[in-house]
Amino acid sequence: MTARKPADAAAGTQAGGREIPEATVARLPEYLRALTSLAEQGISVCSSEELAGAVNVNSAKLRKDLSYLGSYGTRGVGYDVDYLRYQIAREIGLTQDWPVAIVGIGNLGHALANYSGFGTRGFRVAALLDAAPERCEESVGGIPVRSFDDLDAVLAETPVAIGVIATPAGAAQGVADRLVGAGITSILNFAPTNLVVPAGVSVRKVDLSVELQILAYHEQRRAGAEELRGAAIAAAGEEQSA
Amino acid sequence: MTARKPADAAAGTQAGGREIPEATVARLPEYLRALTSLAEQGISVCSSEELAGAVNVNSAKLRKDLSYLGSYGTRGVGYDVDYLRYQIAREIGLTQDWPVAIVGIGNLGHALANYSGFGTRGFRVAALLDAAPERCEESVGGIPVRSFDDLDAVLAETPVAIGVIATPAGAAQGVADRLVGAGITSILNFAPTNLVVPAGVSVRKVDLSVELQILAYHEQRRAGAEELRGAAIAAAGEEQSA
DNA sequence: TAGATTGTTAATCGATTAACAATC
DNA sequence: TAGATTGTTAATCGATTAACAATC
Repeated sequence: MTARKPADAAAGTQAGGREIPEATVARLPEYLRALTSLAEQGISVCSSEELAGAVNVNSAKLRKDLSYLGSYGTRGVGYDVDYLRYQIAREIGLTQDWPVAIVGIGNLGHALANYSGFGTRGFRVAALLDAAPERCEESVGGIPVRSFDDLDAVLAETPVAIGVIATPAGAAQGVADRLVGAGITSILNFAPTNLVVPAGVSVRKVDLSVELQILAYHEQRRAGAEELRGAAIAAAGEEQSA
Repeated sequence: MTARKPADAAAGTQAGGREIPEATVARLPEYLRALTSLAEQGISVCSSEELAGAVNVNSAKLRKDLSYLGSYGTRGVGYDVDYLRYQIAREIGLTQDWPVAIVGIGNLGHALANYSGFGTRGFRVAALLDAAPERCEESVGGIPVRSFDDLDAVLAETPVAIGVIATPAGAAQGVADRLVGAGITSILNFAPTNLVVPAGVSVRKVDLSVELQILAYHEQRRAGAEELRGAAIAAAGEEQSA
């Protein structure tokens, strides 16, 4: 499908294809979701304006983002929903299978293992690991919980592409070290610690407490602004009466 | 403590204090965590270099970030850990109480309700809501699960500053509308939907599937690069033999 | 051909970082 | 005073966006 253009091969980009900016990469999954939703509604063609509206971004930004992947629209017409969807999925790598291992089967790990969104797109829970599997239920969603000590044995049986860390903060770095040691190069970290990993390993962090703090900052700011407006009105009143 | 300097009051910033860039706001919680960790280790003074190292950022960036808050370091010496910690906490708004309501007490909502990181810092689970509370356990961590239909009654009893949406995607927008209608202006959304909210309402989104897709992209890219390197070596070999 | 919409250019904006004067 | 380190400046980099030529 869609043979790589000679121009791309000749371009002075790094090995592996065109450079896609990080900000764009982070938006591709959003576009994909919106396209899937459009397809479900039976819509087969959409303009950049429509798709951008669904994702809440500027249409120029959307077009620029898509231009990094190639030229998959038709001027004067728009984008074929299914075709664009396939191209984005291919670019992200969702046309292949991504087995995931979850480490730490506490409340969160349990929730993640049951998360239905996991199943969609190439992602698949392939292994569940815990330091003390005897404390967990024996299996979650049909996947047995194995001891983290048996990591190498488990990975020998079941290849894993992405490790998800759902342990307490104190255990996270040790788990990351062992995952990296076992050859895993993509980690999603739910523990509130900054993992240190060698170059060539990707880590993404999801941190509830950071998100709440960012919300708190803005909330406080709004409250403060109200107070100040009140104070300004009061001060204006004082000036009047002075 | 630390009276607002006249210069600040006179500065042409918007109501509510100095403008802090979004990128900086997102890092303040990280600095706070690192400072707490230093304090626990009994360290009372640190340089920007040391603190930056702990958070894995450039020390110039750290100093610039802190400069938005004020001038809390000592040239030639560094930062007083406790003092800086207090100043950042105050700036974020963590010196006050932030009651949180969690909506959707499924696997994820359950995990969030039990999340210990919640308790630390002013955050506190104040209410748990579910469309069908009879399907949930009666209470989680001592907080009863109430019907989302009773939202207004619950909020009348217990003030809530931040709403956390942990419902399925399909229900999220409706829940957001009702939260906003009830006067909540900060929402943390775990459902994979882009919420539409009026101006003046903050929404942060946590999306497992997006994070996994970003990891997949980079993982695929690394694999592709390896292949290309292999191909290049093979091609070079062919040229040799040709 | 006329209308619509992409893909791209160039201007703008915001974030990062090196360098250093200020100052403890 | 000499050494250390902050706070700030200015250069650089990357991301956003308006505008429009290309083209269906």
